[in-house]
Amino acid sequence: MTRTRLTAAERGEEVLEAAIVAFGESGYAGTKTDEIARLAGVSQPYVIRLFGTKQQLFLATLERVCDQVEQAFRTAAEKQADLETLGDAFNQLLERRELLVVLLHGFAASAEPAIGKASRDRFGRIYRTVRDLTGATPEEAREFMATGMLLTVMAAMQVVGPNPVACTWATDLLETL
Amino acid sequence: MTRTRLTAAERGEEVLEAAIVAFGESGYAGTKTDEIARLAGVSQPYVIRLFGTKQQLFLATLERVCDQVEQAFRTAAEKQADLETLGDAFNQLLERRELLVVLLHGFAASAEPAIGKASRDRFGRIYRTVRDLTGATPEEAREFMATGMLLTVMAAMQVVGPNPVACTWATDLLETL
DNA sequence: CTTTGTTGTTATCGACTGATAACAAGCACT
DNA sequence: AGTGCTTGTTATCAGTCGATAACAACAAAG
Repeated sequence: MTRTRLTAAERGEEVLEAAIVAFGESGYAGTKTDEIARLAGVSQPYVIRLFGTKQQLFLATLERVCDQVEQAFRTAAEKQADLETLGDAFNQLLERRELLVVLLHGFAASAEPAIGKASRDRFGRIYRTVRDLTGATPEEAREFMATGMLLTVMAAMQVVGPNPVACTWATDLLETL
Repeated sequence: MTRTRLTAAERGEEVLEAAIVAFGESGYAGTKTDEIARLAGVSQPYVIRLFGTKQQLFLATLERVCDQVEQAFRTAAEKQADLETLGDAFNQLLERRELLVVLLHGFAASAEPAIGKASRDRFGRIYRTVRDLTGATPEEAREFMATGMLLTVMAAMQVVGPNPVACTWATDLLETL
């Protein structure tokens, strides 16, 4: 049984999807390109050839995730351009834990210059997007980002999102939201 | 020139201090025990013998950092038991970037069961400590933790703390605080 | 001064892991 | 059918890294 051939671009998409899952679980340094290849159903050397290096693959994964976050916000703002609506959109993103946790891993790995630059650029862009879309005051926007970071960290700790670990303090924290 | 001999406990303290710096920079998976040894001025195998495994060393480092955070809060609350005072204490912790960034790396690495458990336990304990010390409402405490996470992420991205990378959105965000 | 326990080192292994090279298989076009 | 480009694989390397073992240096006690 021969596998279906795809264009490099199409296969790249599949690899990127696998990379989100893998990097979300183990972070930049902790993820093996071999694991990504396994998830994508291709060989490890091919993953490298499609993206050059592991770091470039991670950067591409970060870009992809940030694009999805911004897109989710823009789509939400079409219905109603306020922070509450964007918050709902963010909560839906939490259903795919890996997504936001990849972001967190990017922030955490900012000591690597290329990753730090990408993290700062994209975080700033998300902040800007939130403000532009909603017209929120700097203070409101800051609180929105802060809550987002709290939820992202909680997602990494697996106390929000699918199959959450039971945790008294977590339910405590969430019920005031 | 022979080095000064210390007790295992004393040397362990020095290694732990080095581990905070190293893990803060590169995270759990990205840090080599060799680098920690170099910073502590001992051999790599000795680091392993003092703590058993790299994971146990990371867990010990997490505990140490969380102890310091809680201690800072308790000390601050002795002067004045409100969130603003604790916030000032937190800002002082930011002066040592590695400290809080180690925490972030712990949260991010929560897919590793032992690290996840430790992260959840300690985060919950910090939340509890904040509430107990200040008597803040659940909502106030949640906002406090959220702001803390935002600042921690910004510390990882090197836009707050010592020698910050210049960044328009970061100054924007901070001036409303 | 030798014995014993503790602190620390050097040497080294074995497994892993990202990356490269060489090759194979499929598709399109003449 | 042959030619050339793209997709994908297997084989393999070179460097890394945590961990173990064996040994050395030092101190305290009898």
